Amino acid sequence: MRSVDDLTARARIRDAAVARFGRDGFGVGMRQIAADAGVSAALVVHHFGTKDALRAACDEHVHSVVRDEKQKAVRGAATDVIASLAQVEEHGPLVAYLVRSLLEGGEAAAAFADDLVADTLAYLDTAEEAGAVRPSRDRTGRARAVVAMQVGLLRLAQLDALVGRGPSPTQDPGAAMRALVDRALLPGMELYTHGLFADSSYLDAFLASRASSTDGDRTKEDV
Amino acid sequence: MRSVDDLTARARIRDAAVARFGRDGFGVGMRQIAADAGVSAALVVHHFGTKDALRAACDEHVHSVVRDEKQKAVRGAATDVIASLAQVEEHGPLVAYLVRSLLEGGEAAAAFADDLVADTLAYLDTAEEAGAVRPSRDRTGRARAVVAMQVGLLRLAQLDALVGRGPSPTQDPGAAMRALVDRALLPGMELYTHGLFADSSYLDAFLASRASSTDGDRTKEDV
DNA sequence: GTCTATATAATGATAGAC
DNA sequence: GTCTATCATTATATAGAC
Repeated sequence: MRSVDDLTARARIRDAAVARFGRDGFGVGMRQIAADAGVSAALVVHHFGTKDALRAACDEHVHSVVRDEKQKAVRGAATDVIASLAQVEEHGPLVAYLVRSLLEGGEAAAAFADDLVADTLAYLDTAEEAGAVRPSRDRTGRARAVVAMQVGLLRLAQLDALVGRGPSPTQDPGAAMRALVDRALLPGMELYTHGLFADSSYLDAFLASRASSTDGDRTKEDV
Repeated sequence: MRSVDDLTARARIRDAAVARFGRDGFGVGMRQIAADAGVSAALVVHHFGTKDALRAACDEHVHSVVRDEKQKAVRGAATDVIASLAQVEEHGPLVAYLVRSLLEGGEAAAAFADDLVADTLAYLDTAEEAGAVRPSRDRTGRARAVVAMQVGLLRLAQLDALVGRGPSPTQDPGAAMRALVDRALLPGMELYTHGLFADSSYLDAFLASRASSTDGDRTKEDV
């Protein structure tokens, strides 16, 4: 999260903001962040101008770290970048911020979601070429669905944590990720391996109805 | 959303709060809600006491309507209750509130998520008995995964709307749902029909590793 | 660069008249 | 039941000393 010469007051404020936003959400005041960083509230404004600018700096920093980690971990599925980051103790606050941003954040969250979808698409394409993953009529749509399930599981885990049923992804990302993987891996594997439906009648019916409404350029043999 | 003798000021305030919370989130002030309802801010407090109590009243009302609609629509998948509600023009604000609550709400959202999972589980069990859906080692986990994908798709749609790529689930629930179904139905059908992986090697490997760490009480023939 | 002190605006909630 | 007027708190952001 920091390099040796990164501990300027500005960097300390930014790190404190990442941690505090991740823990308590973006509604938290700048006074709290200033207190966490051991500086005055005015200094936060001096360095970042406004709260939104501070948040943008946090986004930029977090996303750049994620970018770097991705490149370091060339092997392995890019879809798991959040989960694997969460395993690293040092990156806990960063992941908390990331999850918080995805689940309640603004435009930066949309950009990050786009990244996730793009990475997942690339990963699935590679796996598809290798023969490990089935072809799809709508590869981007499939990547979106996969990301959606991950984001949705994060949200469900967050809701569970809210009623005391488990560790929160935004409070203890590492523990939450481990619990999530534990509970979600088997159903996910099953779903990814055999699907949900016993046969292809639903898909066939859907494709037939779509072929009659649009122009039927493809048949079910494609998939 | 309302019956004929439901238009007391209290009900008008509640409906206004549902619409405004759904549109702009729970950070909106009580003065705005009062203005929407055409009353003073003090009257909101007079009827509901605090903002939290107002929100609880909104939760209670929305969930009761959803409950009623569920019973009316006995046929059809319970998993689609949000989507089908969104088709009804009158229920648009209500669905917006629901989505907002799921995505940024508090404990009531957790309770509603539980309902969604329970409904999905019941629906999948029925379909499983009818032979339309495959058996699963972890039926609740599977229901959670299905709900997670729906919630995640809602979140992705919301993020898309934020950067101007589509209608927002919290601004125009009907249009958003239609767009969502349009984009997500084919990938979802594919995923639910054939899964994602080309063969069962990942699942087999996972089951084997789990069987050695816990006690191996079941084999892969179960699923 | 960093602080104290403060301006300004908005919030949730209250008091009391009608 | 409904209002106007107001309080107390908190928020972001500013001014200016050091």
